[in-house]
Amino acid sequence: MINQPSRADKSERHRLIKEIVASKPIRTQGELTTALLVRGVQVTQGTISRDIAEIPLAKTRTLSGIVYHWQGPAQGQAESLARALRDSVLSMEQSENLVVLKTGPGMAAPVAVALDETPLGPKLGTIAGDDTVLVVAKSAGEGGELFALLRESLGR
Amino acid sequence: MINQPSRADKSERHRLIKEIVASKPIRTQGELTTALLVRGVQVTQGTISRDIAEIPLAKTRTLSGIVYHWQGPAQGQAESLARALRDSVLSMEQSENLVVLKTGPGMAAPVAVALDETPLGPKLGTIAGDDTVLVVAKSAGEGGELFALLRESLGR
DNA sequence: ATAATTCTTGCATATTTATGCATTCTTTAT
DNA sequence: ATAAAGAATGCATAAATATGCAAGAATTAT
Repeated sequence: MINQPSRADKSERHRLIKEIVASKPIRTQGELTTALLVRGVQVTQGTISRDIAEIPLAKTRTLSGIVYHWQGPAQGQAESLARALRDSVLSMEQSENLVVLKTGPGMAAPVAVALDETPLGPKLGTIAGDDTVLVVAKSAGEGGELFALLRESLGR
Repeated sequence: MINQPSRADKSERHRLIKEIVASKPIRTQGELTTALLVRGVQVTQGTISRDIAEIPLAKTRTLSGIVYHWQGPAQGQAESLARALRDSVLSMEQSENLVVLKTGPGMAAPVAVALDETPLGPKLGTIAGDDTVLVVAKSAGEGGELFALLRESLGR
């Protein structure tokens, strides 16, 4: 690599990015690169692209046109689901097109909400009881995929 | 313009797009183009790009990678039932005494509220998850009536 | 009916975004 | 301390997206 500057904190840059997109309409990653430069942070567009995926930022049309924006942790689906699973799921099993999650008492509902909020290909829907969440896949085969996805997200 | 095909309803295509992105991870507009083609709707990527801005769809990272998704209209107040159905319901199915409505993420609750506020003969009650509303009819036969009623209100 | 206007969309292409690879810095293991 | 493994980022470029333009179709006005 040619230039390996200050190695300034990535998370600080991420924070700055959220601040910038909240303060004015940013339409392209180039604009964001410039805005960061103005604030003394120099990185390339490629890095911005990775930042946007990590934060994550969404790009959608608003009154200001098509802009980037951050919707807060609630929309940070990947993180949110992972946390919900890690925090609340005690065990996970699969049978055909069903994945059964066992949680502590009363914890099933929030886990189901997190699941509902996350687009997962093989997922058809979820039903929550008190300490059990049933995730229904589109087919038995996809039940396997779903199980693998969730297991990976759970990290064990 | 060289080719001006079927001129199929744009709003119908938009509805289809919402349904598709809710059902599986769509990473690119090319994928969406293909998914539409499979369902008999042929348009070019450029049109998809415009559709995405109009709906609007957002693109952000989830567990499934960077995908498109729909957030739905701002959580509305007392919408009329017809409006709630039109705005938020992606699909509607019946099984015995149950009618199952699929909505965009987070949109189930307001739809259920609108249903609860509307007197419908065969309706016993409703339960809402995050993107699913279950409407319970008094009997299987009345499930059919209820389905017909809702479908009519939905306008399709 | 005819004309004028608006709406949609394909096409081609400019713009924008994502990513493989290489390099440097950082952290962890031996 | 040295080696090994991991993280972050620039660079170059492939991949994906947005858009100006032209033209067909639908709608509205005359």
